[in-house]
Amino acid sequence: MPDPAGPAPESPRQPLPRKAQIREENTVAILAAAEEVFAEMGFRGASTAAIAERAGVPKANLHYYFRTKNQLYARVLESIVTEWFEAADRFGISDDPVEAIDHYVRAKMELSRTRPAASKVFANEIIHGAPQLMVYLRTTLRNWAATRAADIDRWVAQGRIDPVDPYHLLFMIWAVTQHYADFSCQIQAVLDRDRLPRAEFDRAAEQITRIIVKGIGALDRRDAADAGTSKGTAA
Amino acid sequence: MPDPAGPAPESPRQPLPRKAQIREENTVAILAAAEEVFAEMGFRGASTAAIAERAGVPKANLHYYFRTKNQLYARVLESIVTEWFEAADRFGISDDPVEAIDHYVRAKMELSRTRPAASKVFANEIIHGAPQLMVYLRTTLRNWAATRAADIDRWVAQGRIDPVDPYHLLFMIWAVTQHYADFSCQIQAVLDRDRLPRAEFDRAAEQITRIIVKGIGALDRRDAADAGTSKGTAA
DNA sequence: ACGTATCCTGACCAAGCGGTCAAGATGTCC
DNA sequence: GGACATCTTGACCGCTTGGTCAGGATACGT
Repeated sequence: MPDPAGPAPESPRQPLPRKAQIREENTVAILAAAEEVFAEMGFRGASTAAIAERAGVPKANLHYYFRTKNQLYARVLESIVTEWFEAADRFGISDDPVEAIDHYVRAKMELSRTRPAASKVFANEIIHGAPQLMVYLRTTLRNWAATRAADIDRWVAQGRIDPVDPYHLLFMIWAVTQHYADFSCQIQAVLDRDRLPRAEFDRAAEQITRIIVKGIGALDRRDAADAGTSKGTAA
Repeated sequence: MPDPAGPAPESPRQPLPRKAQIREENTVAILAAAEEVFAEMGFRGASTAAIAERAGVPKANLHYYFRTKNQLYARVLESIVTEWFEAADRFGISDDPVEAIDHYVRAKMELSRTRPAASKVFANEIIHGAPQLMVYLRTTLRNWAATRAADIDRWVAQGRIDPVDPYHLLFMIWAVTQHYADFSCQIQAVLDRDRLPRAEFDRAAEQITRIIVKGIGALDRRDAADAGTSKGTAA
């Protein structure tokens, strides 16, 4: 395959490195700025001028790369959903209920910590009826959830966990993990902190996992010795 | 108290029934319409014209009762927070962990079912940094949470539940219950239904309560016989 | 060096917005 | 019934918005 290293600027068909790189840089900068502004102001509240300013480009330049505000918004959502979906595969990394849930919760909490703006944009979209993402919800997400639900049902059939409704369990995990991104402002106010350190996210993930895992009876038929003794880093 | 029945129009100081009633009706209609439109479109996306139209009054009339859009929004939030707070007292209705959590989860799920728009407006406000509600979060809500956290800590000290972080437990309950209102669109898409019947909310409340209650070990030191046998209505 | 494709941007526009206002309608009290 | 306060509303205004455009700047292939 024609894939030489960096300092060999040769590609016969593509628009060639120099210009292409500029395009790439600007596109990325605009998308990143858009994600932030959409998260802070909502779709209608975010002006293309504000997004352009944060990205460090004139407004007209933004409209050169993204025809309309809706198109830009759709691209932002697309990138969010893609990254989200990659993390979602952590669920299937193990056939053990405890491990699967632990991995998934941690992955989602990590996303809430590192990309809160993405979570907020997504939440906003869903709250307002998912005008852009309805197709995604009804196809990709529904299929993924159905697969996961089948796994959970199998665990139930095998007697490895209590009989639970798999979908409500999934909703529970989604709700709790995303809450730490979407409602961070409320959490900070209640906890009287101006930001949540990584340790607090780890602690939350640990608590959530423990309650859910124990709550569905995954520990009842397992080694029941690791419930209340092990602790993380911070007290 | 001077509170005669309908056909006795006498009150010395107040603006008197006839006009006052009109004022009351219009105010209520506008507030209800505003809650819906704010929930659907967000603060910036909701136009005063759209709210007025849904309320069945001219836009200028809306601005007669509510000086600015911000003022109307603040009043909507105020009514939501008030109602929310009344339901929150369900938590302290019992000193038993299982009963307290059960009552609270049910009350919150009932609110999510009957007033989803209110929940969405609130979620929107928090997601965007709570510009209007920051004071409320830092005072009323924080105090309430601290009181509840003390209750939970006492349960832990008494050995009635596992050692859990009370705040993360509260966040978990908030997240899950409000999820059914805020993300109803996603839930419907995944479950392939066009609306969630009351029974589904009851089922969800039951599942949530069961998982949390068992997850924090509230059943370990109690009658441990009602964990896996009882079932709801639907299969 | 030169033609061309892409990139950049200040200036501009129509539409929609929150909010105002003056004048009329309606109820209230004496 | 008349003075007064409240309610109602079409018309209007200044401002912001998403989006356009013409024309200049820059990189590229030959």
